[in-house]
Amino acid sequence: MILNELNQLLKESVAKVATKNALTFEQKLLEQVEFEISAEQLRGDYASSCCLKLAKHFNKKPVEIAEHVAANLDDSMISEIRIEGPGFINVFITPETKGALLKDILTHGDSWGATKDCTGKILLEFVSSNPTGPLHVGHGRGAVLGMAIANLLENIGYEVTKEYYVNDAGRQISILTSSVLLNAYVEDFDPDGTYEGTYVKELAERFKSKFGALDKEVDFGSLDEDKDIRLDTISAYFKSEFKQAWEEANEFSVSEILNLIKKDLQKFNIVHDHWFHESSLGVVEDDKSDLSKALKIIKDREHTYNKDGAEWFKTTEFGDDKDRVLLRENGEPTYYLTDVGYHKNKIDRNFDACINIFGADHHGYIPRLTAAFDVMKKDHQNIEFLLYQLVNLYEQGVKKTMSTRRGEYFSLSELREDLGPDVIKFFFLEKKSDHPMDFDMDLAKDESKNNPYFYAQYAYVRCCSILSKATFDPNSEIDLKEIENCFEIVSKTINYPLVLKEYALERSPHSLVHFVKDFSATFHSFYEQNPVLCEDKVTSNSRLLITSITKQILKNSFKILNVEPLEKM
RNA sequence: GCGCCCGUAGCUCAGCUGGAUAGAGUGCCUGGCUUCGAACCAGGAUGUCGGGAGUUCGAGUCUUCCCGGGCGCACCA
Repeated sequence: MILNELNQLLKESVAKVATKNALTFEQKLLEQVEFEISAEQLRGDYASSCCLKLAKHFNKKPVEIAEHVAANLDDSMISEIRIEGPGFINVFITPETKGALLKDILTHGDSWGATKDCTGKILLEFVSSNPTGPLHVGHGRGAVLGMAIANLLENIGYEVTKEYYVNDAGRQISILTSSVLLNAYVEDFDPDGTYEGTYVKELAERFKSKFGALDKEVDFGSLDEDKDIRLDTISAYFKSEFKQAWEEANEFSVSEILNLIKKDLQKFNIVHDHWFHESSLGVVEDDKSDLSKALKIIKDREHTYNKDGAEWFKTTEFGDDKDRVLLRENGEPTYYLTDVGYHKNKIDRNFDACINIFGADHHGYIPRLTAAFDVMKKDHQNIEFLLYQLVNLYEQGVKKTMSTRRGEYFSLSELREDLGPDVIKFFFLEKKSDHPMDFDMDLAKDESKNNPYFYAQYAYVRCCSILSKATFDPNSEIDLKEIENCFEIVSKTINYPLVLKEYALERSPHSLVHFVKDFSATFHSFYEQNPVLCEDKVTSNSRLLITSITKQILKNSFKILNVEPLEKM
């Protein structure tokens, strides 16, 4: 990488200047001695502000330091060095170097941008929506984000396992099962608190035709006014009086809804490597279960106490605002303990990092999960959380709050059927994930440059269109002046691996979307002003090179964003 | 009340560990298709970076206090 070589030169030069002036050096300061990629041609290809940072330490004027440092910078790839402004060093790379690099990039092809700079195993958990209903739009944002981050991380060398945590146990699942049984076998019931979507009615129909009639009448007796008590009574009743129906309905409902979710995700080309079921965590009574292993470790390390008959974890010692219950008064594990058990399992699988992508409404879990993780983890491991904020849908300028009268959010499949998966992915990824998003459905449908998705696709289509008529000939001559004229495309192409690495480390796919938009704009502009298929063979070949690398960069970027590039529109 | 996130052009948003003149798109105005796809391009106008104070060569970026908006504060999942 050209920037790495330049940085090496710069550091050596600064070290020389320091020695000459009998100055000692801290490692930390040397880390700040770096070039950055210039945004505009006037400032060269690479620029460094290191002399401004060193000024105080050296007790000299930045410009003066810059002159000394620049004097040592000598390499055949540098055509010119300028010291400008308060003491910036701007370096210009020779067009010959750039031309050679570009040709080399084409031979890398689809792998250009990928590096092996990082190693390690990462577990990325995302979506993990309860299997009690189809995915809504908000889940979609998490799903799309997770996939893009996985791609970014893999691109820099990490081994990533994408995992979906299935909450297939607990009260919500009981309520789902009850809802299915009620819809299937009870004519008149109070739906308050049950799951009510049409998918539940369909599930009930299908369950009924599969399982058949019940062997006796359903009679709950008198039910409590309170909805929570009522629902629990109904669940308990079904569980004891219709054991077989309950178990089958439970299994049937969860697996059917999971299929629904899997199908939704597939349509977005979002694929998890592993579906981890909560039910596999076992029970506290079994010492070999993840649940009891987790509990034991926290107890053994003396982070727990007993209060009101319940077992508490002193998470406040780790910055949480209150302590958390692990085992309830009745001996049952809390949801929190199952999550802790799940993370114990992740730890035992030896991942170097566990990244959890959560909806921002779950941010309260971060301190308590971090606490548990830190108690149980091995030295090399760490945990990280990425939050995404709500998605607000707008149509005709009006906010679509809820999809149905029951307060269900707009479903992801409805949105996909309306717009198609790729434009949704592009829009979801365009905004920073911790920024609430206004999703303009009319803009997403618009097929013009107003719509950044189409704008970027159109750039790719134009490349394809040109390259279907002629191709770059690597053995023929190119005009280096043409390369110089396309400063931005060339610079972004050469430095592409660096920015991808940065985006991965910052976990910011939105930056890649902005990159793609900018890059597309630059190409559209180039296209309008420079006829690629022109009389002059050398000029044409040079522009075909520019077109080819543009196509390649767009293709590779779309791949990471998990968006299919269009060759025709 | 406590905690987290957000506040940048009329609107939707970028802005890298503090760096050169705060940027895109949209909307508004003006030009450009006999020619590689005009689903496009070129040009013009647009700012108290929510507000105050502080840190320093330098602050949209860091600290602190206010203001405004969103979310979360279970022995639910």
